[in-house]
Amino acid sequence: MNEASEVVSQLQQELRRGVVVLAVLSQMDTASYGYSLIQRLAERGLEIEEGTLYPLMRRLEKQGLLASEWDTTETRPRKYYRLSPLGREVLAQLSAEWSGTVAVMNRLLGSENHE
Amino acid sequence: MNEASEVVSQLQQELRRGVVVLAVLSQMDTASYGYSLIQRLAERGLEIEEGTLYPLMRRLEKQGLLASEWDTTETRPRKYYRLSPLGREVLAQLSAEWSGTVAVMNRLLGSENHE
DNA sequence: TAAATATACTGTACGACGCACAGTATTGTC
DNA sequence: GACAATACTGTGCGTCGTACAGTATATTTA
Repeated sequence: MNEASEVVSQLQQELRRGVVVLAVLSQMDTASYGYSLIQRLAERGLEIEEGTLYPLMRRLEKQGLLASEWDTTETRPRKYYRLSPLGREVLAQLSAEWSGTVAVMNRLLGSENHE
Repeated sequence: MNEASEVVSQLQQELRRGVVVLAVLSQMDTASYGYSLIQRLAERGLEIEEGTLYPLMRRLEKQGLLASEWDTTETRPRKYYRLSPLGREVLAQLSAEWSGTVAVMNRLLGSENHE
């Protein structure tokens, strides 16, 4: 196996930490259930496994950023999540943080390319 | 303490995982020693503690991405690091990965703002 | 009509890394 | 001489995405 690929994929995983949370929160302005969120994120370029998303949603709810309720009127019961007021606030701050991080990285990576 | 701030600072830390590695690698085209690298990164907007950077440099060397040599000709001995060929390759791939991640997040966050 | 696939979710252990310290040593400044 | 700056080593911890294992049932396919 290509040595660089191994290290890169490991670091890719580290890059996703935090990013996945931000991505999920950013889609919760409208209520969503897990399975459809996975599909919507995939459409927009972010692949995430069920085994990753469901625990994450539960954790975010536990942290007070999301609120959930069951919809059992359909043939299949679905757990809908939406942003809580705290979640909305955290999302705003994280988005700003993300923008700042991107700006810094552009500066660092840009200087690397120009040197 | 502001509840949102707590969660945000925790997630900020998660965002830094991977990012710090990329930032450091991006500055190693020219040989650097730890203390000066901390200062250069700070000038460019990335704050990093010595207790974070020195173990990181050692880990990156262990992973074969950096190579080091001591300069003991000055009054103070300094450990200079530079990118290895593998490190150069990993940096290129991680940079591409980062660009892709930023593009995806722009799409996700942009759609959130427009909705 | 039975098998396969899709839909929808719960549960849990693990590995990796930034952090937060503690610590050492010496040079340079006041 | 005291303090700050410079320059580094060492180590344990908390967090989260991942990688599974698992359950259940509706829908589609052969």
